[in-house]
Amino acid sequence: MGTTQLETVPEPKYWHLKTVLSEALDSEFAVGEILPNERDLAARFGVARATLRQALEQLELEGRLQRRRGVGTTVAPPRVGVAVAPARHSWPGAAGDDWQPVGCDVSDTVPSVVARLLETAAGDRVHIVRRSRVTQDRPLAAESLYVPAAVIPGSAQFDLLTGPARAHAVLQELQSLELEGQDRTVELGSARAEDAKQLDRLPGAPVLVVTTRYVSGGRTTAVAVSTYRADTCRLTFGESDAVAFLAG
Amino acid sequence: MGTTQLETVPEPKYWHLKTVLSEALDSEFAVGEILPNERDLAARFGVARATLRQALEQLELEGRLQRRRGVGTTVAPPRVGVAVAPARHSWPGAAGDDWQPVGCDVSDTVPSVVARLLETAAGDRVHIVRRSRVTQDRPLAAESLYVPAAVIPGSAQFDLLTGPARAHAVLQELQSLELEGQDRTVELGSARAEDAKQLDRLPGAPVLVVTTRYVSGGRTTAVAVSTYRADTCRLTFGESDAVAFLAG
DNA sequence: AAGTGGTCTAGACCACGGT
DNA sequence: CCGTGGTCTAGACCACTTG
Repeated sequence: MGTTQLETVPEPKYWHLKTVLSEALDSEFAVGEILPNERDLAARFGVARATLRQALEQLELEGRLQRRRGVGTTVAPPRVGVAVAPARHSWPGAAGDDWQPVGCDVSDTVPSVVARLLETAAGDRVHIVRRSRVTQDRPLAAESLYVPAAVIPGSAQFDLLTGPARAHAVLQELQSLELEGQDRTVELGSARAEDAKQLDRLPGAPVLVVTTRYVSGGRTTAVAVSTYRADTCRLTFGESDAVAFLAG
Repeated sequence: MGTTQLETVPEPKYWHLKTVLSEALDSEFAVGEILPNERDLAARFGVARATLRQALEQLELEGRLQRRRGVGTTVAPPRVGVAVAPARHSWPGAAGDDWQPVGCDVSDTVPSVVARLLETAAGDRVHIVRRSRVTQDRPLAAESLYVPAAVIPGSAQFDLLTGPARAHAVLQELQSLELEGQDRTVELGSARAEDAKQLDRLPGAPVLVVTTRYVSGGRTTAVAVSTYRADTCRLTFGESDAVAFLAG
């Protein structure tokens, strides 16, 4: 069934292929099931492997498929609804928060977009708390939280701590400040090598980047950059969390 | 410069290329400037065109480049901050809303995910209002708003109207209902053919799909599915709109 | 008509996971 | 070790925009 039907506006093969595969996934496959390998699939549809891969890539982008090198291609479960904006504003690390502290560093250079939000100059010491969000053994997101050392009184003592303990200490100090507000942006990005490893994906994998600005004392006190796996996550916002549990 | 340096973990060529190009964009190119064409660039870097394209695709995904068939590749301006969640909840089509009504249809079949949210059965009449969001002559988003005919009293008369006028009429009727709440989800998708045309992109282009649920009278009264160009948009949420005007 | 990006091919080799 | 998906090549043709 290669190029049987030609229409007035010839549809690209990979696009047609994607449609066919998508319908097949709906009707003939169960979640978790393994598809034939790419070479067999390409032969079956009478296209080059690169063309088939173009279709598979889009389906993976839409969260329909999951591909793993050395293993194969499987039918993905519906996207997980992930609550991003809690009902009440709260600092990261507050009780009931789904994140696990991983580690903490101090640096005097931060991404320029973060420095602009924090209004820090080059050379200012900034705590970088790294956290990870996991559900059902699947990594969902990786986060870097930037807190200028200047906003935390006793931060010099933290140098004695390492790893999660140090992360905890920084988060602890935040809770005592009064949180006046917060806002967020969401945009598409591609995973940096470091995040990719934490998310169990290859570098460059599509991610949803959530940048949260925490306001206290009239200024931006902390900035969190969270990268969510775009293939498996659906971010949810709003007062009712009910929607977070709806299947896709 | 082909495979000169081999590291312990050999970096893919396209990844390295992307890094090199990204730095060149920062330092040597101005927004709007036209890059050399793909064949020349590939030759200059000593790689196949497909490999170069893989790097360009990622840069376009990240909003750094803009490619147009028949024209060329240009350096993209920073992403536009787009306010998605207004300070106070309001119905679509309320005063001060950035959307332009395009048209309106009635259908008895809606996407299954929408039907589930609206709790409509197959065969129920649903108004589908199509709107478009534009800034500075650039299309940002396309939207389909689904409103069951049952929730709008005098909707039978709307059959006399067409196009934007009919869309207006449906939106008008919504304003009289009391809006009790709303929530949203954001996920990655690829543009359907129809949306792609409206967004001035090719089918399959990456989009951020925002699904908004409007609650009134204790049930979901309307559902809006808005698809934003992922390459050019940064969605903003939160009480202060200040962040919407920060450059990326 | 010329030049651009978009699609497609038929190969090849590599990195990784499981056996 | 084998089989998987990931990377890469060197071509070809097509769809689109512009002069």
